[in-house]
Amino acid sequence: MMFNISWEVQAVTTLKRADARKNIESIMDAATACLARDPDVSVADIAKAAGVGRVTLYGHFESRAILVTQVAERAIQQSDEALGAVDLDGDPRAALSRLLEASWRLTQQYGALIVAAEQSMPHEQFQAVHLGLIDRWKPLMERGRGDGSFRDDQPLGWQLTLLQSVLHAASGAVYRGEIKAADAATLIDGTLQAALTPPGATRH
Amino acid sequence: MMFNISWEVQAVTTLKRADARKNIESIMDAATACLARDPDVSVADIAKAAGVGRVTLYGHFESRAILVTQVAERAIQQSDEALGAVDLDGDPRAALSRLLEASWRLTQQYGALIVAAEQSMPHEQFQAVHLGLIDRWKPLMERGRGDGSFRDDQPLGWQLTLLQSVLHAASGAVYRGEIKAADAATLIDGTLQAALTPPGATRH
DNA sequence: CACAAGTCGAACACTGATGTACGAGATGCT
DNA sequence: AGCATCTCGTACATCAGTGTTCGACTTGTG
Repeated sequence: MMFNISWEVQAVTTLKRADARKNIESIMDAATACLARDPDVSVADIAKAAGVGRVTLYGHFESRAILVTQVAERAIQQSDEALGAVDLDGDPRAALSRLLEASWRLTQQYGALIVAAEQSMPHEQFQAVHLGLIDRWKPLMERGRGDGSFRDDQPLGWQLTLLQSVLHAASGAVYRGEIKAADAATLIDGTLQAALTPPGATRH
Repeated sequence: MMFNISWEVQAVTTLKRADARKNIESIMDAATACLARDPDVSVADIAKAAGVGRVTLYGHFESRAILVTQVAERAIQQSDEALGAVDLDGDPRAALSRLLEASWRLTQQYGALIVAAEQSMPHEQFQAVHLGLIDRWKPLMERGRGDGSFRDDQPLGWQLTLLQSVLHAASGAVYRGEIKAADAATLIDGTLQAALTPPGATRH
């Protein structure tokens, strides 16, 4: 599987003609942007946004599902790298702030792409990569729960769901104009730090 | 508008034949259940779930959009009544708990119906009824922010979005089996009470 | 009982989206 | 320069969902 992916990238970057490579780039970028806004966007709209004909798009991607999968795989890989670069050591609450800020950037960038991926990718494959992303959170949360930084009177799974949910809600709120994008990071951090504070403790 | 609605109800409940009324009931109940699970469910599936033919359904509802609108209007009206019956006096935190419990029941019952309504109803009409429901929350939140029960260092609009988001997240978590339905109410209350506690205060 | 009202399935037209076929024309590559 | 590669528009087949029509049948109601 891993070998297949790298082989395809190899093919894209060396075997094809230069204009074809440029178009493939445009298509994937346009698809990322379109799918981030609307997970059900049509292939025709993606092609239009990429500035290529619909037929050209099908020349590079066999089907809509394959296009979505490719785009999602790239986004997930990039997200995984971005989250992996975050320093999770030291005070769990400070580490959570850093992880939230990085995650917020990714949420803004990719938005509803995850919904499209869930619909288009094979269920087990999506499950696998999704769990991979969640695992970026788990160790920090477990450590914080262990040393009393975070409350542990709720299931860890619920708290992880909550994190995602608040990020998603902020994305929607910015999209609807309810809050300014610049304020979102502060609101997210302030809200989730409060929600994770152990009962009986006093927040700084 | 109000007159139109009551006129239609009148027609449904008195002018039509008994079996027709029963079928209309079945269709609206089935549509409610189906749309709560999948906002994009087809008319054919709704008819099947209601135990009637697709043509019969179209005999009672001119179009899918009208059916969804009718179903949503009934759900919203019922929700409005349920929320209106909640005692919002006394300690704001206790009142919030009561309001959350009632809202959780409605969220479980209607789920994704709100998404379907947003897609099928005229934008302004949806906006109106939706704002009507939110207004059930606003006075309590404002009172709690004023007397120091809830934090007021975040926009009220954000806190209202957060409430909805957490309810929705809990619904999804139950659906996916991550948490048990019986535990959901406690988790929701515990999470949101914490998120709304003013900085510097100590939670009981 | 008799008729109006209602139900049902099959068939049809229409729409929007996906995916394919073809052929003419443009363009990168050597 | 010349050829393989690529692009593009148009047209077509297919599919799923919506909404309608028709005619035969069933059932509630006066």
